[in-house]
Amino acid sequence: MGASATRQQIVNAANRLFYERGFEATSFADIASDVGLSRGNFYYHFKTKDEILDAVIAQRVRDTVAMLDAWEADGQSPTERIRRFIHILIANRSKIMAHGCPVGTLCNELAKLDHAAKGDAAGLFVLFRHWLARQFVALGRAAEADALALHILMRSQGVATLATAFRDEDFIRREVAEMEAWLLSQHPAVSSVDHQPV
Amino acid sequence: MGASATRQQIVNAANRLFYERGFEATSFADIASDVGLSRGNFYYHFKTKDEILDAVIAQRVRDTVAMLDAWEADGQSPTERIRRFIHILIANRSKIMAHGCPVGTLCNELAKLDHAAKGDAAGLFVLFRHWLARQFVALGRAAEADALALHILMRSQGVATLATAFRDEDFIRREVAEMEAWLLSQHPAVSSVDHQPV
DNA sequence: GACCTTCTAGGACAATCGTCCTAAATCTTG
DNA sequence: CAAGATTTAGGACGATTGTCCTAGAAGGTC
Repeated sequence: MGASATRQQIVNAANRLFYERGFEATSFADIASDVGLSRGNFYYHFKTKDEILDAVIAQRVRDTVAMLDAWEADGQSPTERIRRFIHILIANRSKIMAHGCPVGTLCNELAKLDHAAKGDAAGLFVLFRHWLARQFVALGRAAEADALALHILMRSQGVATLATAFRDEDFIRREVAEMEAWLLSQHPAVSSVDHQPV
Repeated sequence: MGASATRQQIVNAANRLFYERGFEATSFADIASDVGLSRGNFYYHFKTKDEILDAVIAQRVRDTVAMLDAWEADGQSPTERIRRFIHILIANRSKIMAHGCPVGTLCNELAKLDHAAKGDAAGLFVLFRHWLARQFVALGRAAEADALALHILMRSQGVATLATAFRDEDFIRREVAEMEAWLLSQHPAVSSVDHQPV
């Protein structure tokens, strides 16, 4: 088997295990046995554990960019795109209730470890932040676009954390519905005041 | 020194280290050297690491109950009490930006480890959930009290996670202001419709 | 078939992990 | 002060950690 294929298998296994068990709690041996390699052979592909972490983060960046790019090229409205982002919470609800948000939990763990890659992990949030902000700009909310993007991200993270703690699927659906309602109220041309009964 | 005093010192040190570095990343040796004890002497006070974790969670429960009880006996309005909860984000902003929310990050880590105490850690969230719900009941929102309590908790957790990732104090203050505005809009007797220009 | 690069298995390495034992120091009580 | 219970220090234990080396298997090229 080519080295690059094996390397990709290692990154995939590490990606999954770092998410499910955490970075610190996942050992070389765990990844090796998952891929079906000898523990020592690891050294040929990755010299240190931090190197694997860097590769995992880089992989997640590629995956995230590809997903967001695809969403931006689908011809939908910005509102529909943001709604699609929000619905990640429902699409991934089982994994989220078991292991939290892959981005948020990794950032938290690396922050506690004061790890050198904590900034790279936060870069995943930046991808979503900029993508969301672009959608709000397209909605005519250029001035507040970044703040609105952070607001959506914030709510997603909060829902993920509480969903993990309480394992409550109804809670996820309820908060997603509220986020959608909030999103629709963010159209500047059609302010909520216009819809109030007078 | 009495055993109970030493035990308390150990719990205090473990409490701080579990928060700052995480449970898994904190070793017996770390706690022992922090307290100034020999590593082996630990065994006299705590037989296992899980026993220390249980004691730390129990300590946090006591501290949280005491804080919430004091807030409920201060003669303030329910709205003012909820505002006080929200302002934890600002009061503890430095620690939150460095290590996240003590409750949320512990629940996340224990969920990933599938640790036996993950339910006990989530119990800390329950304390806040019930306390907040009581305040909303007092505001005349009995029917939605629990959902509103979860909503506030959710936003707090989201703010904490993003504040850690971006280390952005302005973001915290902005979202806290939005939470306060949301809170004031939750008075049923004074609905926002009444304040709309007609 | 010989050769050279690529890849692998297995284990050694020191350090650290959580756990546990024992002997001595310290404190309390008579 | 003597006796007994409580608390301590120090280190041993097997397992596991991340890291690293080396001998050989596998694969493609002349």
